[in-house]
Amino acid sequence: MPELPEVETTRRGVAPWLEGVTPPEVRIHNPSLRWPIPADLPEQLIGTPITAVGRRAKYLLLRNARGAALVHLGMSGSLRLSPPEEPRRPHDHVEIPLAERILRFNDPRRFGAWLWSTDPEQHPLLAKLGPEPLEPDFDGDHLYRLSRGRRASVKAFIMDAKIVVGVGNIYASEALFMAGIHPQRPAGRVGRARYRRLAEAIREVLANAIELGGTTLRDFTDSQGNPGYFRQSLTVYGREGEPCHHCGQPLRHRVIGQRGTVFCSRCQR
DNA sequence: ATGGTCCCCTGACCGC
DNA sequence: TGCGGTCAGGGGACCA
Repeated sequence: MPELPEVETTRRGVAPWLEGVTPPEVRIHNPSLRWPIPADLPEQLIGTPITAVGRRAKYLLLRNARGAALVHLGMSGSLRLSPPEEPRRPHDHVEIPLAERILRFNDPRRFGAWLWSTDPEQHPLLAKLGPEPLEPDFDGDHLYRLSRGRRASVKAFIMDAKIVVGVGNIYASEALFMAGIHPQRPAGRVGRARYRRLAEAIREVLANAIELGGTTLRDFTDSQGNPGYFRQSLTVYGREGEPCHHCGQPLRHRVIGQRGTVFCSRCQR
């Protein structure tokens, strides 16, 4: 469900409602997410003002003076700000009442996570991640350097969080199409110039998707319950069998790295 | 180190 | 309408 644009859209939605706010209560209805929600999470958050809502890769960081809650949306997770009179829905596993809203974490598949860290930058899940794709330290030369000798597909390569974070299955297909690179090409056999194009494509597709509030395929909504509008901008994802926007040839579908991949076999080499 | 596979779990959808 | 099979936007754990 959520890739980086959807997580960033969520972050921007909840931040104004959380920053500077002191949670009076944290209710855990079902602690069994990907990892159990730590028992001390409520006491770490209650009574201490939230100073910032940050993001690293697809993790949201609810920071206070003690540390940070690490929140991951997994495949089906969402955060929403609901009016207090609105009843709790199935799969609302965490609730934090605020002044005029309740922050609710909903996650049917429970691949998401709520963890606590006193030093989030050094947390094992975050410490070894690659650069943020929208920050200046990510560029084509970075991809080129790390890809030398790599035999895995370029698609798996750019989806590897040690290389660059936040590139999920939708946007990987989109960026590779934009850059004209075949997703199955070994990462080590893509040249510097093409990696520069690819890095630019990744930045562009992610930035555009954030601009439009993310991609709603079936159930993504922002924290106010609104869908994202990037779906209509998708050029390949979900369009297998339909004509390529460039050459008209039917787009192909193939499983690469356990995940469905759509591409144009004529435009992508 | 690298690359490939396996899961965690629920719900939507499809074909019969 | 019901049922079984398949697939899904993530990504850590494990194995060779």
